[in-house]
Amino acid sequence: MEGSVRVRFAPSPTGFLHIGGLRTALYNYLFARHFDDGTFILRIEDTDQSRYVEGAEEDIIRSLEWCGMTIDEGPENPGAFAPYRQSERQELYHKYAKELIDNDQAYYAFDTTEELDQMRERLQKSGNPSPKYDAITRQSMKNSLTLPQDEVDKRLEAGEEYVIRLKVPRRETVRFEDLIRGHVSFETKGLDDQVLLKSDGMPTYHLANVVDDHEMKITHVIRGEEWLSSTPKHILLYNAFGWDAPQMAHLPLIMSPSGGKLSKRKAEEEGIPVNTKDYINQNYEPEALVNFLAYLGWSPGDDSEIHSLDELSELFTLDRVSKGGAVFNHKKLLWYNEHYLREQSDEELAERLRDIAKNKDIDLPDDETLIKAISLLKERVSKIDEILEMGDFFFKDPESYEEKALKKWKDDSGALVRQYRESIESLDSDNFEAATLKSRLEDVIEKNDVGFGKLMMPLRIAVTGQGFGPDLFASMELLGKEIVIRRLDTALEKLD
RNA sequence: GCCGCGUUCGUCUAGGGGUUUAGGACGCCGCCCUUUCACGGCGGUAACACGGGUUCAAAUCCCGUACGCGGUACCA
Repeated sequence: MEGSVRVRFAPSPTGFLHIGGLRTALYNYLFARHFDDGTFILRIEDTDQSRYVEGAEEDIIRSLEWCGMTIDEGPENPGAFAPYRQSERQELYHKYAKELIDNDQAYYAFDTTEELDQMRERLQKSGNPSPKYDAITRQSMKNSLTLPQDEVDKRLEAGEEYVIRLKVPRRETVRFEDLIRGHVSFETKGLDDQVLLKSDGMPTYHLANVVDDHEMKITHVIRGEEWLSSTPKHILLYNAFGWDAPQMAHLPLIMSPSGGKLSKRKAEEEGIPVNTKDYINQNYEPEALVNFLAYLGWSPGDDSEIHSLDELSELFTLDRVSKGGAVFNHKKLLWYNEHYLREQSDEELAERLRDIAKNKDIDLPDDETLIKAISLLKERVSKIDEILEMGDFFFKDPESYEEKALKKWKDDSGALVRQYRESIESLDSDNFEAATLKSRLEDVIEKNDVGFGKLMMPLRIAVTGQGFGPDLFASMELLGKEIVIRRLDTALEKLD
């Protein structure tokens, strides 16, 4: 590859970082890291003042960090091409827009919104289903191509509002090679004369994007497929400036299980967290999200499924990105989450659980007990915080008994549990061990000539309040004699 | 409407003319392990959108059709 690779993730700060945006960032990141000297840049495209959301930029940066992506150049750590917020680069866009006017590639337009609407309406009435501000119509609009030069000057001097539009050629075929899709071509006749500079002085996406990608020496533009049909506009702009366009790669969209782009509304309806922030708040494992997202629209071509961010960087190539949209599969994400959860030691999990419990105002036992509880529970949960719910009985006496489990409490259950209680009451507190507890249970069922489950289930209900869960004898050992006896007494009182 | 891009198991995908009885993963189902629930192990279910070509041979190449998605703004 000629020169070193420079890619950018260029989100608009219009809200929390969306999961689709995160994947775009990830693919850019992986692509950059695939090369020894690749650079991953964050550029904030805040040119739409009306959609700007306070704190969005911060959210984007923290989200990327949480996933383990390091930003080489961005607003918080500017490189040689600062600033990295488009709102701070306005003079640049003005300079280049002016250059285009001077070269007769663009023009001033003074039409008001109403006039534009009128034009479209008029054209539609006369049988044009998709009216354009193009090479034909611009001849009858109010712009520096139709107005006398002195009037144009007068309007500009008077501070009248204007936009700058690109002179899109009337009939031309724009072709480019997309790294993912191959050969793509568009006819310019379907395009408007693009607004480059808006009347509020801000550039449009198209101008800012092209100028910045050029200025920042971006080599590869990797973005979502929703940009594919804008690409000819960008190619036209590169040509107008006489610049080489970067390589283009348009990623397939992430789809909702019900079809269509995974929007905020759809995702919520289907129970899919849509913002990276949600995954952070809901205690997902970042490695799981990263691994899952990487495989959503890409695969290394072998049968492997589990890879760290670094391994993914090594494996990632654009030619292995698939072309079709990829449906978000929440169950698979959970599978990844379980995997990365179980990879962690009980000690690590205990430490993290303390933080989570603190936020939820839950009291946790001492480290020794907690770590043992975790070892019993972590094979049974999908997310770390579920340990708290499933292991609830380790931390406090059951307040109620699960309805479904209660069906297992039969007429003879009370008598059996009572016998067992007597049997273990004589045990030393220090001798309250799983093996002993099990053999005592065997004694009781043998004496009564009943099956294991006859006592096992009622016992489980009494001790945990639930009909499922970790090994009961290990759990009782961990709970200790005092608590177990107390719970048996309570249950006998309430249920028998 | 117009323009563009797609289309292999329910989902993510491998495979890109003969190696394919189309492979893997998630899910689902069953069995084993476990007298709970899980983990784990083993097995099973299930796909080349359709129609025409090209070719000795097509999931793979070409053309249509259908369907899906995206775009069509002084939003990005």
